[in-house]
Amino acid sequence: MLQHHAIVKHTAVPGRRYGTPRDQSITLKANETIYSEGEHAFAIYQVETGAVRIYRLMANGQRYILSFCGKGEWFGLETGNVRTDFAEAVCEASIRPFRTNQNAVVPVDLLHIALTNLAKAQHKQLVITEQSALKRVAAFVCEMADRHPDDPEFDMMMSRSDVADYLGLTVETVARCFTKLREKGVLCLNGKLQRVVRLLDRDALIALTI
Amino acid sequence: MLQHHAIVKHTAVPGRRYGTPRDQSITLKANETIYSEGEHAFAIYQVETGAVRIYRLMANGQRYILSFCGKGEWFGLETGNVRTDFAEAVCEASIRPFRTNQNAVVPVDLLHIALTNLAKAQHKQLVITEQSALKRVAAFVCEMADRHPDDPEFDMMMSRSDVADYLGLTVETVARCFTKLREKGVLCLNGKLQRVVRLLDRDALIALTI
DNA sequence: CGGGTGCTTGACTAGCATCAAATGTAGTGG
DNA sequence: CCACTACATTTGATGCTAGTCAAGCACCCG
Repeated sequence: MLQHHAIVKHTAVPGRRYGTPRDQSITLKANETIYSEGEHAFAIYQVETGAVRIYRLMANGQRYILSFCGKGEWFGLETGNVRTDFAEAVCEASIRPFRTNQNAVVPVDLLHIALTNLAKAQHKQLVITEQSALKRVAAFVCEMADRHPDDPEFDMMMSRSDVADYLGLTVETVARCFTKLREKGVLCLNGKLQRVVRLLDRDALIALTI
Repeated sequence: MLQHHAIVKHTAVPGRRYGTPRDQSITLKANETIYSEGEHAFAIYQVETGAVRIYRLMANGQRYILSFCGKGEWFGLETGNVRTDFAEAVCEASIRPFRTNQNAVVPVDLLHIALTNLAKAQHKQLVITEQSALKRVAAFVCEMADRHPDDPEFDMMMSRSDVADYLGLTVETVARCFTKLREKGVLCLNGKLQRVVRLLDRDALIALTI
């Protein structure tokens, strides 16, 4: 049984009108809600800067993060017209909405987005089921590193509990895995919250995920 | 992408014509391969009878089953035109192919299929990350039972190792969970291979998955 | 200064993987 | 019919991994 940590849902900024006639981009503060479960779905979004977490709350109050969306990635495409999950900004972020109501012509390839998200979800299944916690964390760091191909150092932005809820682990186990990766000389952690990763041995990291 | 897609607004058209005279249904023996990783993807399939397993082989030789497809479900829709996984018949089955090459007009709603499969994949993520092995097996039995809403007794058709590779467990753990479900009076197992389930206490089963 | 939050580490324990073996079933060939 | 092999399922014994509970540290802000 996972540790039961209380998840506080952050409130949306009231009075914010999404999907203005021009569909201008929206800037978000850290932990600001974009949409919530049960709401009417009238738009999909593309991340311009920052990162977004998509999650569900289980019956027992546990949070499970389905995916993180970084720059250029799409989220908010649903099977029906009701939200089945929550979307929040992980950090300061800006996103661009595209309305998907009856009359609006959506100038994007919805099938391509759906298939990309499906591929992401399937890859995540593989990551989660390869049982060792260290493997999962290594795979997570790989995933993050792939979003910054050029930078030797990058900010993950997610908290340890974000990572834990994403990988199906506990905060403590995630922390232990990060120190193990540090001890192995795979990476170092910088920043006051230890969320800035500098990869020292990319090959060793990849080797750990296999 | 199987097919370059312009902007298609997704509207449900009842009574649309599925398939062409050329795409006859195919009958398969148990464990017969439908397609393999690396092959060219030129069709998607709908299950008519029986069940199909979609899986990947990991670098270390482990098999991971992404999904089981039962009657009416679709599989084989890929992001590119190369297969990324394997498809096999779980038992005697019949499937119906639909070609998806450039020129063929695909008379099915690909977006709807992609979104349905995405929802399935997300649901499976939730099942897998709720760690208790018993919960996972209970959720699996629920999933199977939902495909037979009327029948008090149904054949799962999958072997214990199929279930194990689907849930990220070992064969032994799956067997132990099934005996635990039997001991709790939730179900009984019949058939020579103990794959026929008769639900005795559906509510108790659902309670176990929470 | 004190309280709050986030990260880390330690000690202990529950639960699953692993290894091993027994049973039951199917298929083959004598 | 039996002998033999191959496979699927089940059960037991044991060890390791990750969850749980607890405490400590660093940082921030009122």
